[in-house]
This record gives sequence, C-alpha cells and structure tokens, in this order.
Amino acid sequence: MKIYNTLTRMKEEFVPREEGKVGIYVCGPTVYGYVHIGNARPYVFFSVLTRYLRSIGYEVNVVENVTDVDDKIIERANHECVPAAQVAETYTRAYFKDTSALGLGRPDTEPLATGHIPEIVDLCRRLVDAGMAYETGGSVYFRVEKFAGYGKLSGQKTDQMRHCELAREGEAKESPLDFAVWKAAKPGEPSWESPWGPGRPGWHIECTAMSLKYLGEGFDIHGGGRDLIFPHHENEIAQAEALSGKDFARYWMHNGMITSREEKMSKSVGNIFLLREFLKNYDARVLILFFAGSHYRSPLEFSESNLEEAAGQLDRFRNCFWKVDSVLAEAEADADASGELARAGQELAGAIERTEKDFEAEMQEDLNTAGALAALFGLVRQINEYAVAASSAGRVDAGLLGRARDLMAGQLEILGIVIREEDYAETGVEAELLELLEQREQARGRKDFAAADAARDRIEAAGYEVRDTPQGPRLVKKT
RNA sequence: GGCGACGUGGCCGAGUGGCUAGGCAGAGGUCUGCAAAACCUCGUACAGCGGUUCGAUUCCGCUCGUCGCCUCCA
Repeated sequence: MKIYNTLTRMKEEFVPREEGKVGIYVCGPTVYGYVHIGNARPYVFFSVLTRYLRSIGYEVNVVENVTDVDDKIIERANHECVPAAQVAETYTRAYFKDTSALGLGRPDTEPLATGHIPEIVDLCRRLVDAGMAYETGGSVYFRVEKFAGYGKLSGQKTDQMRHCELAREGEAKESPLDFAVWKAAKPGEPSWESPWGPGRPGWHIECTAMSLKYLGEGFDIHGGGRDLIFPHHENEIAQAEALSGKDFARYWMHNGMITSREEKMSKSVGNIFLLREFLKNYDARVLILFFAGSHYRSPLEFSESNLEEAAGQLDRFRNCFWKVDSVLAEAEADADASGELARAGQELAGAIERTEKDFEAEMQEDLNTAGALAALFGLVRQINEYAVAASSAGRVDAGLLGRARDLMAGQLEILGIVIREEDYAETGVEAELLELLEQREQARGRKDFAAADAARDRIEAAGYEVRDTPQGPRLVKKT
C-alpha cells in the first residue's frame, strides 16, 4: 500500500522493517484537560490504519503514549491549587474513558511518561555524554546545531526560524534553538532525581524514550497531528538520531487539523468541543463517519450540518442492514432465481466484486477512507435494489445477500463502524407500542386515518418509526 | 519574513491529462390513504489569468483568496 510520508513529502510504497510486522507509535494526549474533537481525530484515524493493516495480514503493534508530566499540567495544577499528579491522573482517566466510548478498542500499549523516568534520564545522560546535550542550572538542553539533520521533517531551516532571541527566565541556553530534554524542578513542581539534580522530562524526550523502548530503532510508522511536526517530532528525531545515527522512524504520518468556525480547534482560540459532550448528543459512529468522509490529511470543519450529514450516512447503512434482515426473514430462501430477481442477483454479485476491489484500492492509496466509503455506498444501493426485487418476488438468494451484507459489515468494521441488530431491531419493543401499532392497523382498515396517524405519532414519540412494508407494518428504532 | 497545504456543482467531499466519485439537500416519478424506508430520473462543477499539449479541472507559472506550522497545541 501507499503511505504519504511527511519526511519525504511523497506517497511511498509501504515496506515494513520486518516482513509482515508493523510497529506504530502515535503521539497521544498531554493530559491537562478533557479530550476534544481535534484530539479524537488521530485516535480514530490511527485505529482505522491499524485495523486496515491487520485486515490485510500484518501483525501490528500500536503504542500510543500519554504525556502525564508537562508544563501545561503544572500550570493547571497551580491554577486549581491541586497537586500536578492529581491533574494528570484525573485527565488520564477521563481520556481512557472518553476514547473508549468511541468503541474502537485500545492501542496495544499506552505508556505513561511518568512510568519511564529511568529510560528518559538514561537517554538524557547519553545525549550529554555524546556532547549532543549540555547541563546548565540543573536543566539539560539539546544542542541543536550539533545535529546536522535538524529540520529534515518540518523543512525548517534553523537560520530562517523566527524565534525568541531572549532566553526565558532561568534558562541559560547556548542557543535559542536549543530545547530542554530535562528541566530542573522549581519548588513545588513534580520532580525525580537525576544526575543534574531533581527535575522532570522536557517535552519530546518521553516520546523518544518510549517509542524506542517499545518499538526499537527504525520502527515503521510514527504518527500524530500535523501541528506536532514542529517542534515535537523534529525534536524526537534529533534526540534519537543524534545518538544512533540511524533512522528513528521510517514513515511519518500526520493527520490534518479539525477546524471550527474555519479555524483550528484549539484551546487558545476557544473553539473546542469536548468529546464527552459530543457523545452526549451523538452516536460515536457519527464522529467516525464524519472523520472517514474526508481524507485524513485534509483539514476538516466540525459543524452541525457536517455532523448531520454523517448522521444521515449512518442511517443509510443502518437502514440497509434492516432491509437485508427483513428480506432474509420474510422471503423464501431460494438460490435458483429467475426473471427480475435473477437480474438483480447478477447485479448484486457484480457489486460485491466491484466493492471489494474498489474499497481495497482506495485504502491502499494512503487510506482514502472517503473513496472507500463511496465504494460502500455503491454496495448499499445495490443491496437495496436487490432487496426490493427479492421482496416483491417473495424469494431470496440468502447466500448471495448474506455475502453482500458480510462484505459491507466487514469493510465498515475496518473503518470503525459496527452496526448491530439492536440498532434497528423490533425485538424488545414494549407491548404497549405493539398494541398501538395494532390499533393503527385497525384504524387504517376502517380508513380512519386521523386515528391511525395519531397512533403513529405516539409510537414515534416513543422513539420508533413505522415503516409499512408489503409484509405489514414494521417498527424501527429511531436514531 | 521562512516552510507547507488548499481553493471542485446549493452544501460537504473524493479524484483524474481525454471516460459516472459518493453523501446530503433540491425537483420529478414509482410504492403508499399519508408518512417513513427504498428504487428510478434530473445538476455537465473544478478560484482567476497565462503557458505546455491534439486535448487540462488534472502539468507549469503568475495573481487573488483561505488555512496550518515557525510559541503550547492532536
């Protein structure tokens, strides 16, 4: 398959380090607040990538970190007058809870920065020993000018950077470009013992340490949001490659930003929407479809109308599953079709083949989920068409229709969408509603449509749609 | 100032040197008492200006516009 590699700015054929195996490191959150929609995009996207790679036979190991010690966390803790560790713990727990609610499972390993202090200190020490970093005032800084490859990921040239010439208070860096790998602790800050006195990791070093620990030098894919390219990922590369001289990661994948009101969703702009709030109002799958509807590298506008559109797509899939189940339940199984049904069957068989091929081709092309989705909708149409023919013929090629449904379900699952019977099933409906439905039928029988509609309104108020089919009225749960 | 991306029909959003994206909304039709669901038909779009080409929305250049990064950020 092809993957766009930020490092080379090209789509490249994906060749893993070790045949059949893929190691992926994704930059997870810094836990100083609740996860917002923008944070959710990489989480969702890299889970799609993972499932896709597994579906084509790779053994995938995904590591997604949690940075639970950082300036932002300390800032927030000071602001709220609570220990930093408490802030980190609160939001780490919330992060697991909120993202789990997306129903996408978990990465294989989710290491915490604070659980890897020895590895981080060791990395810092080796950088100092190699002359790539230096200690001053209890902090350790990376000597950017000593690393020739600096800027290769972001395309930044060190001499062109617009940087603050003034060192911040307490910083005595040799060059403004240098960045902290270890920060001396100020009173009251969380700290760990180190050869340079009590301190804590700088931002960036935790990702280098943990990715190397869990995936090793030269692992396959490193991912995260575009906004991490510089300085975060650039610095990760510097820290790792300054020591080994070897490539740190082979492919760098970056998702585009979620925007809101045409601007990047970020706390500083004040246009964030929390994932937990979203999930109160929408099905998680609406968000997943919303993301899948555009290419992962493109910016994507988070808006009510765009979400409604995704919700409509979810409904379309759901209705298709409902129709398949209805037909399989109500039509007589008969693989020997003739006439109209035979023709529809042939078209469906063709659609199955085509969808399989198209979906695959789209995913192979740098995970073009929007194209893959389009392929799926083509299958939906063909399934619906077949269902109409089968329903009116009263016969169905159950094997064929079942294959179509399984293909649809399997591909949707790769994208992160699972549609279950309970999403539309009539089972478990309260007797009262069935009673109302019966009343409606009787009213319709005597052409008392006012009464029939009143009964339907009450059913709908209870959360069900009434769909009249050739086999009689059916109830379908509303979304 | 430097680096990078993008500008597609009413909206969202793929893609391509010549051949239907898809979804939503809209119009008409089929079915239906109505509705819902579904199916059928309908829109000939690619910011502007040049250039390359037999032919460009697709390649190149310029202009305009939007956005991201260069500071914390998914």
